[in-house]
Amino acid sequence: MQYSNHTRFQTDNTTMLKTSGKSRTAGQPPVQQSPVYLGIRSAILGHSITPGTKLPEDELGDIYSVSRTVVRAALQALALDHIVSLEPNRGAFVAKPTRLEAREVFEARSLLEPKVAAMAAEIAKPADIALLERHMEEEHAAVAAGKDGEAVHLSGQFHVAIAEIANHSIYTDFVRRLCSRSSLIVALYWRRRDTICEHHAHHELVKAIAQHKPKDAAELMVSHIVDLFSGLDLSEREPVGKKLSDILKV
Amino acid sequence: MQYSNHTRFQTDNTTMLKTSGKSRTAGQPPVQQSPVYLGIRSAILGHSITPGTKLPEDELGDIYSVSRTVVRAALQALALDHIVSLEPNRGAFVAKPTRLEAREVFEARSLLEPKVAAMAAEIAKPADIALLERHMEEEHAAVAAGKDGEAVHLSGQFHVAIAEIANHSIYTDFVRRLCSRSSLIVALYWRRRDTICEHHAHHELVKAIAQHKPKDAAELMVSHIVDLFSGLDLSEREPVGKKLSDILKV
DNA sequence: TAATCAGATATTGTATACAAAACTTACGTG
DNA sequence: CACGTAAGTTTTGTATACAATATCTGATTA
Repeated sequence: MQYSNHTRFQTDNTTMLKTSGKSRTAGQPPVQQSPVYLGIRSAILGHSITPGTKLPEDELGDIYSVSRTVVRAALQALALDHIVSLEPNRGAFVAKPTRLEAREVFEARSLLEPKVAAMAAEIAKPADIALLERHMEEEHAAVAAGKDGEAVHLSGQFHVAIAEIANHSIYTDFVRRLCSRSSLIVALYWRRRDTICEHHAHHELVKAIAQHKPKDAAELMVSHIVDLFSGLDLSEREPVGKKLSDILKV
Repeated sequence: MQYSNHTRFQTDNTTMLKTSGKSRTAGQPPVQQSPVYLGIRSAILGHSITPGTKLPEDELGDIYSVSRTVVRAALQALALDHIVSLEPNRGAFVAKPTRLEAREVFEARSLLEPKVAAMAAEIAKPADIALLERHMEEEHAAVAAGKDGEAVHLSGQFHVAIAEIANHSIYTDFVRRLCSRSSLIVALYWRRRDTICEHHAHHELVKAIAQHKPKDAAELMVSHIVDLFSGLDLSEREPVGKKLSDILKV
């Protein structure tokens, strides 16, 4: 919209800023580094946007001053992360994980993350421990400031940080995906308020990792995840009743 | 960048409520059903295109008679699957997994798939067993016809089918991703020719699943994956890619 | 000969245009 | 009133246009 008529001769610092600094390593597809992707993602995972909210392309394009082309790319990437849901001809919505998905996410986490924690405990260096402690402080600060959603997001990043220490790109990718979805799940189904217990669990975990006790780390991770899961309220039926037409159809 | 200034996202409860119950069951984003995505994907996984090959947007658009817009969407999705690699301002290339990635993929598989096989063994119905046997036949036929790459792809689908029987959408997604990458890894690093052994392993696996022996299924799966891994040559030289070939068909 | 560089060509990145589908609203009909 | 129904509006899906970047070609020079 406001991006009209770029002439060939005038120096276009906007474009320069966008394209400069891209790493050659290309660990991730470019779209995952775009401000649109990152902005929407962190707003969702930090609980600034409620699950189910529509994400209109025009509006997002205006906010980030880009065209729908790049917004669509970001939304597609977020959809493949299961953070947003793309419905054909209807648009993008913040994803609403079902209770079944919630169970699956935590089951997968309870398989993957103990393994990852054990791997991290085996090879963690002092700098890694310091990083984890910094993560915990951030999270603690968010809790203290009453920024509940932000704290959930940061808690996820703590788990991802452990995976990064384990130095296994695939596990890290999986854990990142699962933690993202966990943020949404917490937004929908959390019932307890005792984040203190979580902080304590993280602390114990870091201690086990720092002392190179893989077994302990794995066990602490399992119980931590089980504990998280038990803080969810997955009792009743699907989040909201389906329309009659959906039930009766075919 | 902050959403807090844009109240529409948070105040528009009407939209949220209306759209909240709208579960369209669409398990996958539309891109993953597009002929472009599927065509390129199966060409790569069936070893019709060599790792490293460039995938020009124009050319693909001509082949599938669509514009670059939809080609780009497909390529982006494939990049997030690690099947193609997107290099900024240079384009898309068939991914070339490194040896490290190969090790990581098979390590992840040896964690996930035994679990999945055990789950499948617990709940498999006769129809599921029949499906697995059909998969094996297809694979066997491909081997007999000398279609080696196709056989690798089908072998991956067999593993995905087990995950589908286990009825866990996240594990299925993970296994699908890992098997895709395994196809590429085999294309680059395979050294043995004894696919018979693989057929035998699959047969044993199906038997254990059919007889509802989770423990056996898990153990058979582990050794099968270890066996696959040992068929790779991950010793020294970097993988090589060939030049462009237009084996892609509509 | 090998290396370098300028211009020409080709390809990607992004914006915009337009068609198709969904949503809204207002209106009639039972 | 409830319920469909048909304009008009909005939003998405795809194609195309153009700018930015990369790649190729060929001439020039050490």
